[in-house]
Amino acid sequence: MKRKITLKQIARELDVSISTVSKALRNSSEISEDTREKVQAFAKLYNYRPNNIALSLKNRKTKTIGIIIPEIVHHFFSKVISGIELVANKKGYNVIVGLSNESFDKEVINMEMLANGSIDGFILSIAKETLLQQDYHHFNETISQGMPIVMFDRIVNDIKCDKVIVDDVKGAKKAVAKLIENGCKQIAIITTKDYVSVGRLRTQGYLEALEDHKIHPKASLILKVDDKLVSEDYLDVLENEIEQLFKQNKKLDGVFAVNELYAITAMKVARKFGKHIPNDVQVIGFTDGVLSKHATPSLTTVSQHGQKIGEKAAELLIHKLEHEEEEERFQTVIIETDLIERDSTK
Amino acid sequence: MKRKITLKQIARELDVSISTVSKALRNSSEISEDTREKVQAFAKLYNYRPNNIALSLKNRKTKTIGIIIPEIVHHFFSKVISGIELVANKKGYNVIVGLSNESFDKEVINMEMLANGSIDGFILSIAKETLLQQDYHHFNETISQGMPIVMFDRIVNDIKCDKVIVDDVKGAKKAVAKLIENGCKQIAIITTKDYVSVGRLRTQGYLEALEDHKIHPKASLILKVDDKLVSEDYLDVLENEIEQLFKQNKKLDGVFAVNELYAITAMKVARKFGKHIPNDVQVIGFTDGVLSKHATPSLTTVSQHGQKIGEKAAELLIHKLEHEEEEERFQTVIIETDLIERDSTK
DNA sequence: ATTCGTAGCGAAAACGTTTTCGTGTTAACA
DNA sequence: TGTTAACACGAAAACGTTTTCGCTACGAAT
Repeated sequence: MKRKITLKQIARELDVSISTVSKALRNSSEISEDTREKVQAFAKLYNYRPNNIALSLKNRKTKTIGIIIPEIVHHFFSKVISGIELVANKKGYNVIVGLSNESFDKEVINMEMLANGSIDGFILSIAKETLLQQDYHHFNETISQGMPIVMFDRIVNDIKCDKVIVDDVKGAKKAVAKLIENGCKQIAIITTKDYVSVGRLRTQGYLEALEDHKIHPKASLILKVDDKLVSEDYLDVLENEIEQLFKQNKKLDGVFAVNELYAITAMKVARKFGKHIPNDVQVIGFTDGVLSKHATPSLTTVSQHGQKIGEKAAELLIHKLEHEEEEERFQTVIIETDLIERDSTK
Repeated sequence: MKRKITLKQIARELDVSISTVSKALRNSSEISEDTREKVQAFAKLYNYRPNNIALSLKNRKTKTIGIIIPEIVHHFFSKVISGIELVANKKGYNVIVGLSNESFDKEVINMEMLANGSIDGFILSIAKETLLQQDYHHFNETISQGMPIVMFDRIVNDIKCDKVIVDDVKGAKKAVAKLIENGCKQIAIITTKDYVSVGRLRTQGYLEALEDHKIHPKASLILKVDDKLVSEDYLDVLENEIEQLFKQNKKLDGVFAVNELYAITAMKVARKFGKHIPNDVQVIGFTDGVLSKHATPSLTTVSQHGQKIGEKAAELLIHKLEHEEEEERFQTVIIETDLIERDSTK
């Protein structure tokens, strides 16, 4: 077991100083060609690589990005990571991920763990619990220590950082408009409680689309699911609530769901009630993941381009890291959604 | 913007030496109660946190684990990460992830990027391209530099490291035995080319199950899909091949697929041929992900417990990191699979 | 012969810690 | 009074780099 070789060891072996070795390896003109070649040959032979930690300490840059997300077993989030990793890697950065599990405490702990020098900046999406408690001191403290943050998807507006979001309102509006154009008269929305910003915004889009087409919203058509519960029978509860929705609205002929799971569950329930999709009921979901693609019938969805969101977030962060001299101004980038039409709509 | 405070700054402010501050904060008995309290109060006020990078350099430990996986947008892998993160975090470790995208070069580059001091050890699953080329020098080099590796799922045997695998043979065997017990006479397997070890092993399990029940394997019932192609029409190609399978075997009444996608595609094709599931054809998949759970009908699968694999891998690695004095011996832990029965079997 | 410039290299500081090994002061003891 | 022990603290090294500055020696210029 040969430990990694250091400058000091090379210096000792070749009987020169550490500075000489360092300079020789970086092709400094201070060093004679003789010495340079000698050092470089030796370094190559022993496969010398500068120690990253030492470099980080010296440069006070780690070339590492910290990602904090609520969960990783989730198509959207892993797509985002994928995008971040892509551009980060291209620019010589590593990514280190922390999971909050939707918990405020874990979010705080994770951030503290990383903020002490391990990383240069954060890319994150806020935990539900944090959104609920509306306690954002950890973000503000991190920022005030000079560590930039980029938020995506689940954001809160009055924090001084760049943000990458999807136009939830517009995306939802597009989807619901599609349903209306396809002839749906009674369109339900299955959404989350309002404290989840994306749920709230998509609901808003739903309402706006109705309004645009002079349709009066009906309270019984709006189902706000409480997704705080992560219990085992969560799925049953969900299914039950959706069944109620169908029972209360016999003439339901369109469903807009704010995520994949709600959408396919709605399809399942519809089938249970003997409705054919898309002939009797048309369904559109939000977030284009594996489920939508491979469901039967395949699901028409609003794609939010998770990969692109990740790429953009990484670009914003790295730009900020490498142009600290620029005056501070923060942008909110909106990634356009696309409606991907499949077989759950006509 | 107040930069993070350091020992040196505290020392200067309180007019004591750096060592005194350090000791005071670590409650050394060398320091008088007076000074200790003074220092701790000051440190708390300014929210002092030791700089991780400096600690890493000093201790030559980063308390960080490097993960290299082929892709992250994949239920199994994200489950594994989830498990790793869980136990890593509990033990004060961070995780830093690199994606190989199934490419040999990216795998090598990623490992080199992390091996220079950024992490203490690796947990990884080998890229397909690497398995194909059978070039494992980067693993061996890393190990010979004293950096432990734990491999999971896609492993290669003759590398000196701990391994966590699923009993692919046994899992497959269980599944196929189930089909046989359920009355299937003509059982097909949809698998990958043999260089992917998990595909090979699951095929082996399939054959063993048949043999156990005195059933002669038929070549036409074995479909080895080439999943090197990641093209856009990959799905179509897959579907086509499976259609051929059904056409060539009119009396096909059972399908064992080595992953979710193959399984639900098989269900799709079966439906297309007018076969009812599970009455006419029963299907079992491998890897219990979202697709299986939410497919219609829901899919009976062999669950490989990705989370548990991750947890075990992390435990092995951390143990090795924290007990370097122990004699070197490497274990291969086998995580048992479970057959999760759902609606695609009788 | 003296000054100057320059090529080639080394010493040392700095990044932020921890830890070992002094060192000075005071109190206790012979 | 002189010795010792305990106490409280500081200096410095070390982790592995990069970089600034200084030094030496030698050839060229005056």
